[in-house]
Amino acid sequence: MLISVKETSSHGLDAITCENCSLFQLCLPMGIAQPDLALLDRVIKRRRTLRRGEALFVPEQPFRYVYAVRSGSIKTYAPMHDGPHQITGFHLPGELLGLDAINEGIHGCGAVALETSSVCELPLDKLEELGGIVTSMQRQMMRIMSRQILHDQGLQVLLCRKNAEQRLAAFLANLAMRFKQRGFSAQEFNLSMSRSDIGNYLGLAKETVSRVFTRFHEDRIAVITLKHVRLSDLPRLSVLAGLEPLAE
Amino acid sequence: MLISVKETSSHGLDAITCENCSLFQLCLPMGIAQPDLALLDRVIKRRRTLRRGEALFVPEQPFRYVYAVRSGSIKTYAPMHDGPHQITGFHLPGELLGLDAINEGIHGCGAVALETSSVCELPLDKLEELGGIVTSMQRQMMRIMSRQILHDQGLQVLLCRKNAEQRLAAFLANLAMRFKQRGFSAQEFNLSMSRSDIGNYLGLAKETVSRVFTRFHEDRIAVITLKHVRLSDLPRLSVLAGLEPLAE
DNA sequence: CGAATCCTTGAACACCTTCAACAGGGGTGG
DNA sequence: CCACCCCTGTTGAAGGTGTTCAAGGATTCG
Repeated sequence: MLISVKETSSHGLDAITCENCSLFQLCLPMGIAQPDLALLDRVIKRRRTLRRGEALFVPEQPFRYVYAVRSGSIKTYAPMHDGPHQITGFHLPGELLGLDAINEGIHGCGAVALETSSVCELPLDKLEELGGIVTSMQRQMMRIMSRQILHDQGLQVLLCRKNAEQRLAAFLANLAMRFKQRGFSAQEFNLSMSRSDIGNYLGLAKETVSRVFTRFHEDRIAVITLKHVRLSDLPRLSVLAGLEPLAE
Repeated sequence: MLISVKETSSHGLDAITCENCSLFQLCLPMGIAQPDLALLDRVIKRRRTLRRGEALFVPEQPFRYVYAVRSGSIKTYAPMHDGPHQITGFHLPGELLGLDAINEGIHGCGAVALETSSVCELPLDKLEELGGIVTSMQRQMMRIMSRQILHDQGLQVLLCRKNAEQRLAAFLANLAMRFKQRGFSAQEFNLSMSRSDIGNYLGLAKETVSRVFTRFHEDRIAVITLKHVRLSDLPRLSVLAGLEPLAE
């Protein structure tokens, strides 16, 4: 399993609240204080679990919830009327899914679990009913959406300007950073997605992904054997990715 | 000039409100009714004008306003520590700029006018002070951000899956649609950006843009002479762009 | 009118894709 | 437990699409 979240009371009566969730610092409730947090807690449905390959939602499906990943990892994809899907993102615990559906009330993309995963369901409309979205909540929500927009711009730069090597370096460096934020090793982790998924996401053929990974190995930058990743030279990887080696 | 907005009272005492602005149906206040609209009107600063090449904001600049384009057109770009900027978008009247800055309170990208343009300045924090952002307002704001996220996903598909011809077809078809929404001709319009800008935005060399435009001309799909665009065969252009020919 | 910029067109080259064949793992069922 | 199969991943060779470099022509603006 890619990530196993240490839930404060995983053997309790599902008594987990946002307040005592290990993802508190990363997730939606970050920076939200009582009593707004209690309000949030009241409407969140916890722990819908998915098995590998199971769909959380499909394209065109009416929008009911924004989802927060709780454990595992989930990929989102945009359907293409011709040919295969375009993978639009890989989501780790504490990250939100379904933000693109708010506008039209319909999911533009689909979401599938890459491994056994669990999510929280946030009914946005319920929150509004409970006296309008609380100011702190809505501000946080806007911040998260703003961050997503910024992230998408970074992806645009990646796809417009970088070659295969730089894209994959950036991809690995980004994963490393996110694992670190979640209390895991940045140097060593497991990939829950296939080479094919990675290539699809980055606009590369799966063969190219394979070849570049081999080259990383030869150059002693990273050792990637099947699902397992070991980043031997994170500074050089960051330089390749087009980041300052010191940054983050 | 790319667009000249017919302001209801352009020779009046700057008495334009959101309610009587010709962009009402496209801009932030869409769907917002009195008295919330009056509240919005009270804090919006109108009509900051920019000349061609003038900066609206620069990267790293503290975030003060979200901007709504009122007339003209504005490009946004992400700085790259090595080499030239990456253009992240071209914005027409009624569209919002600066949404990516909400999260960190600093503009991640810069914005420059492509021609003589004017904008409205929306102080987000002021809105909150006036009794929290009104529910209808914040809902609308989230919708707009959601739409932006959806748009960015479309761009990701474009950059990952489409070749030069398809990218430029999609670019032209998208412009045509947006002009039509604004009451202008979808078949005939002017480009305010250079071939170089277009190529930068779409991840292509400017030479490629030029060559594909020539090919469009030969194939009787579009005639693009310098800044002027005439789309002779919008259905075929839409097919090339990977859209259903009927859709929008 | 001149200079700078933008646009166009050509030729060589680079990078990545495609096609193909093969190796390795994991799961299933005998 | 082994055999088998399917799926994923790896590696090689050929080919295509777009880039880069270069030069010439058009346009705009001071």
